[in-house]
Amino acid sequence: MKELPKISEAEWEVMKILWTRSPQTGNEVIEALEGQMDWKPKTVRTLISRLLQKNAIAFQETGRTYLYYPLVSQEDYVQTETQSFLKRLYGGAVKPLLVHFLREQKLSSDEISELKRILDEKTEEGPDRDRRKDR
Amino acid sequence: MKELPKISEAEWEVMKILWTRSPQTGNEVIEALEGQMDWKPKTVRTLISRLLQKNAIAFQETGRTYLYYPLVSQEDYVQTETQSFLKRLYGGAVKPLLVHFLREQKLSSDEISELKRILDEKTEEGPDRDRRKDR
DNA sequence: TTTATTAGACTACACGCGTAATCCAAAAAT
DNA sequence: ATTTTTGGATTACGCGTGTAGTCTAATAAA
Repeated sequence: MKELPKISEAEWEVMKILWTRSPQTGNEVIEALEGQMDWKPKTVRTLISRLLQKNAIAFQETGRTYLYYPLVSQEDYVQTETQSFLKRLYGGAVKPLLVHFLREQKLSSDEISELKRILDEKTEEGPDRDRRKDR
Repeated sequence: MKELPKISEAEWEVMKILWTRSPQTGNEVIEALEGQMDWKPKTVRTLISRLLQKNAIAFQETGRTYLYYPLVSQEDYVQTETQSFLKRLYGGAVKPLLVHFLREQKLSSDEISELKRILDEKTEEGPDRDRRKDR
């Protein structure tokens, strides 16, 4: 495993900007966050610096300014965070969470159909068909 | 809404102890965490104090010692935390998370059946099931 | 009764985070 | 050439957290 750096909540906002488009200059990032986060430009630059330190992003130097880009993928991140979240709140058991959400959330019937389709796929060739292993 | 206090990761461990049984004395909590968390007794007491401060727990005085008990339910907590987690990582959209988990996680076929049953329930009397195009 | 123990209160301290301001060298403007 | 601006580096500072240690009053032990 690559040991993903821990990204704080505020830093996450910066990452989202860079995940949607990159590379970008500091000013572009600052602009992109304007009106959305109410942060002073210096604040955003601090966050960028910290992301650099923890190797979550990097830059290419172009003259006087830098072009920043992410070093970790959003997918990897979401995956890791979700795991630790699950572990913390649901003791690592996925099913309780799924049950919770399937119950509580409003889902459109299209969504429900899609979810059912996914479950069907898993029923065939799912796990737990280990007897007569590797036949 | 009741404004749930923020509970840190370490504090959460203490809460779990009190959620499984309460009220308990400080020493009982300390013992319950022993071998599991490798914390000095004083550390646990600090966590207890902080939980008191933030009104996550309370106590009844019995002679020289206190009997602690939770003021917030685990359900409320899990619910709230899950919401904010979802919002942060999945932009509040539940479906991507569900898809992610249904896909990635290994579920037993029993679990899969249960999940399908839940989805079936939602299909009847669910929202937005107006055009029955998929009859 | 004097002493030892102990529960809880208070204190400690470094690190991460939110939220910037200041400093500095280089580029842009005059 | 001198002055102004500006991107990036460094510094700041209070709060929460992890991880305890010290202090104190009361209880238990001797």
